[in-house]
Formats: sequence, structure tokens, C-alpha cells
Amino acid sequence: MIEQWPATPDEAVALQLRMAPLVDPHPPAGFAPRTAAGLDVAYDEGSDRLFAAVVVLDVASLDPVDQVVVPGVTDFPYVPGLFAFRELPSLLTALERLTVSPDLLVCDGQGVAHPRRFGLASHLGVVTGLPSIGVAKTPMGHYDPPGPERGAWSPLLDDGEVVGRALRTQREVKPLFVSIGHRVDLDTACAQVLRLASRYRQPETTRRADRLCRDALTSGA
DNA sequence: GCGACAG
DNA sequence: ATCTTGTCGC
Repeated sequence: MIEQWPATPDEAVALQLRMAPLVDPHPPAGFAPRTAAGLDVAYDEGSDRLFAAVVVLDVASLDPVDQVVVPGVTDFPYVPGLFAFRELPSLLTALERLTVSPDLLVCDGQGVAHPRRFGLASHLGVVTGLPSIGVAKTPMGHYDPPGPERGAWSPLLDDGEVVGRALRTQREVKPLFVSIGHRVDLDTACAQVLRLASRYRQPETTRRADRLCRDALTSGA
């Protein structure tokens, strides 16, 4: 469906190496997202079935303007570094069914803070052409703890490069790991995450999407 | 060779 | 990701 979908981990790695150069680290001129989409997947343990959800929020009010949840399956096993190949197909299906095109994708996982600089957020961004950012709960890289205040951050390093930031979204709460996905810069990415994570550790986009696919799994599977 | 390793 | 009880705090 998408360009030659990989059948093996080796092919998946090769695809990432070919696509990584397509990441655009610059935001569109005058970029000021009015809507942001949260994406997440919930798995049915023991089977390969899942539900993928996308929720679009108005950035100013945090009110939902559209949402989609679809059932799906996954071929790939979970392999660190190849996580995107588990969720990408189903997430793309959900995105296609939106009635609005979000200005920004907020993904559950890494963007360029990845061994080959091409995590889920970058992959989704490049394939859709939409600006995207990665927000992970666990880092792929090293960092020194940022200060305790909301908004404090420290660089996330991998192989001697700054690939993202450890960003504290709530006082005294474990930081999130933000990296650019596609067509955004790191400052903008962090500013958006802080705006969306006004009350909890995770951005409201992620929380909404998480609830949507989890509820679908609980009731309809 | 061994450890690390998003969800 | 998912399995789980109690517990601390506003």
C-alpha cells in the first residue's frame, strides 16, 4: 500500500535509512497550528488485533473537533527501533478517515530521537506530509535530569548529537522526551507539547486518543 | 561478546 | 503495550 512495505526487520531498517533524509526540520512559513491530532493504539493481548485512534483538538480551547477509531491488525513484532512498523498502517487508515486535516500530528513515541533518526513520528510526518512531533515516555538516548519546574528541559543526546529534549510538563513530574518528527523545529515542538500538557504529564491529544482506542478495545473486542 | 533498547 | 492494590494528595 505504502511504498514497498517491509516483510522483515532487515528490510524495515533499510527503508528507514532510505527515508530518513526526507525529514524536513523546518516549519512551514508562519507555522501556527490551530488544530493538533493525538494518535495512539491499544492492543488485544494474545492476538495481533488492535484499535488505532486519532483525536483532533482545537489547540486554543482543547475541545475535540474530530475523532476516528478503527480496528486493525499488526504484522510486526515489537522491536526497539522498528516500533513504527507495528502501528503505522492502522494509524494511516484512521488518519484517512478524518473529515479535517490536522495542522500537527502529536505521536506516542520518538521522532528523530531514534538510532536512524526516523522514529514513528518522523515516518508518519514524511508519509502524510504533515508537521509532526514525537512525544515519548521513555528516552532513546541519554540526558541529564531537567530542573523541577514545569517547562524546564535538558538536551536529549544520542551518539553525540542533540536529537531532542527531556521536557518537564508538570512540576516534580517525570519528564517527557520530545523530538521533531517532520516540518517542525525543536523549540516549536516543545512549546506545543507544553501548551497541550496544561494539566497532566501527557498532552491532552495523547490522553484523548489513548482513552478512545482503549475504550474501543474494552467494549468492542 | 555484552548491554541497551519508543510501545 | 498489558497485567494489577493500595495509597497519597487536592
